Amino acid sequence: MPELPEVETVVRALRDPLVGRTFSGFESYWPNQIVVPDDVNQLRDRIRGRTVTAITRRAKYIVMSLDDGAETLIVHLKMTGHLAVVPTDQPVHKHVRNLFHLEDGDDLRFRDVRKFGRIYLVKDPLEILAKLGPEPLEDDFTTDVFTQRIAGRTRVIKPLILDQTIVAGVGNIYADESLFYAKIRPDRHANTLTQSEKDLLWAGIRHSLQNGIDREGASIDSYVKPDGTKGDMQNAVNVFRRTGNPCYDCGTPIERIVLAQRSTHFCPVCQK
DNA sequence: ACCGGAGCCTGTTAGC
DNA sequence: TGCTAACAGGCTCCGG
Repeated sequence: MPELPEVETVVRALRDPLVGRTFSGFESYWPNQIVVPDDVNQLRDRIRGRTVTAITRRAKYIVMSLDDGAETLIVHLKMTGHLAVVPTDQPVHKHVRNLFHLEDGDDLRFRDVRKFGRIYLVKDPLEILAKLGPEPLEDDFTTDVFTQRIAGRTRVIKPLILDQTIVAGVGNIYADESLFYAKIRPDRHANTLTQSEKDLLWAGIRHSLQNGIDREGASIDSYVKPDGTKGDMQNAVNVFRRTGNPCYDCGTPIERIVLAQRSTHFCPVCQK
């Protein structure tokens, strides 16, 4: 499942084959994924002839600037999305839902088994991205900023750090890993955390996300890099999907509970 | 503010 | 073996 590190890996891999390329067409096999504009033909018309001038990441969104910001194409991979530049003469995989033709014989193909992924074409990216919280790996995301953003909150801590308006980009894997790093039980309420626990959680979020980027993502479900190869973060998780297996620190079996309808994994001894 | 549930989806897996 | 039901989960919307 693509979270911040997986999306960052995709963005880095797409830069070389995509920046400087010009769209020449568009085909949709599942238009429900296109949120804006509401008409496929309008998207095709607006995108044709536009050149990708930059690809960046904001939270879990892939942001493609076209003609220096004249238009912005935004893609969210959600659970099973996969984006890659592929030669046009290559057979179209059965899970390709939307396909952007590029000049000079390639396609940008959006594969997505579960069709949860979303596509947006907007004049102003803030139309989609404005509500997001701070980028957790930026220098200005200090422990004081984190403390301030959860101040006064009484919610259970794990759903709180999954809230994209609190801090952007943390998903289920990295939430569990961050809480393990901080030795905090995921079902604690935010207002019960001490300052040193908040500091540790801030560090845990940054550490686990950076580790995920360094390892080019976690190939736990269907996630693979644009070139089809796996990341390495699945080999470095301490708790995620390790239910019943011994904690690497104390040997106690990892437990699984459900919080906010998400499976949650933790060490009942190490995490207080 | 916060929570729970539905909905969006289909491939995989657990259970009978 | 073969079938069905449950499960996976990012995000939004809705009602309480």
